[in-house]
Amino acid sequence: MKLTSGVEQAACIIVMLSTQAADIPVTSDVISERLGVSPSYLKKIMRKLVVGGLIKSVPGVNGGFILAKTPASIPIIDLVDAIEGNEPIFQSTGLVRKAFGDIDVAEKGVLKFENIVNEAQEAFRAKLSNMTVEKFLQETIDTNEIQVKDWNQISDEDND
Amino acid sequence: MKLTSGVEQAACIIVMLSTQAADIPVTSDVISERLGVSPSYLKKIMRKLVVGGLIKSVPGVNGGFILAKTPASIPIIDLVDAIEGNEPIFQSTGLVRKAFGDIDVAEKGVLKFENIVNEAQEAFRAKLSNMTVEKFLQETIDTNEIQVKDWNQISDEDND
DNA sequence: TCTATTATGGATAAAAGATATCCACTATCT
DNA sequence: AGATAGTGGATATCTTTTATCCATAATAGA
Repeated sequence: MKLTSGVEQAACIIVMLSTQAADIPVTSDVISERLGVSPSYLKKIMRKLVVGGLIKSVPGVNGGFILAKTPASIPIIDLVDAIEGNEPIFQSTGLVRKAFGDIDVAEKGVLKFENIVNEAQEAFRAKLSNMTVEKFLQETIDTNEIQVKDWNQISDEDND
Repeated sequence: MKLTSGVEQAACIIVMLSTQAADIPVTSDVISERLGVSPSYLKKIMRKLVVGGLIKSVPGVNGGFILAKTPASIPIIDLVDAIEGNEPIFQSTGLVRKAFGDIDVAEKGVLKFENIVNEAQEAFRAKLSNMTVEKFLQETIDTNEIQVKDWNQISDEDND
């Protein structure tokens, strides 16, 4: 019952791309240096975000990654889903049947238990669906005007 | 973002103890055989449930484990907490500071993000607090009368 | 069209956490 | 005192996550 650290990495990536000057892709090397992970590993994370539909990749010279949609239309849950998938948090391994036998009441119990946890998970997801990247950024910087910059032009030493 | 399989094991254990004749402890060997795990491993799980306050251990001859409270006063969340702990599902590893520098806005962002996820987790926990072991059992067996038995007297072959 | 640049994908290694077991020890009941 | 049952430490195994390298594919620009 932990989110993987990939979620924090993804959050940083999305924040960078959300504050990136429009139409200028950020290269994965720039991001990997800033996050302190290897270029090749970072690309795996980027790929998950591409597959998840949060960002787009631009190959070739002056390529890199850009947001696939506006920060206003990216709920936080999408970020979690992209990195972790959205499988049920609980799925029976068949233990109940092993312990109590392959009988109706056991089967019903398994389904009921899975259902209870699923509903809790849905409540969790609903909360993270209500918060968008834009709202999160605006509340963090205390203004509705999100400044953009070109991260490709900023060295690792300069901060902010 | 997965519950460990220990939760399913714990659920089976609590169901057994909830249908156990009052004041007759069930030995861990009986439970371990039924769940198909080694006696020593099962005892680790039992211990977590003891520490979590769900069950009580009775050492010595004719000892074993009994529920520490009625099924009506055990919410499902207690079971999850006992096995998994109840740490925040998301905690920053310090990556944000590394990426964006040790500045106020970064610090604020980390706190805000942790907060968002914490609230989602609370929604999850609230759902699992509303369902008790008793309610779960009653809805599973379709009656309010929960039959008790002595699991120590039932071989692994007999089912239910 | 050629070349430099950038992302993609497969193979694989290292680290961490979950799962599992053994055994020596302690506590209790009869 | 002796048998029974839980406790706790050490440790092994498995799975997942984290991470890296390198060969390949795709694109932009000269």
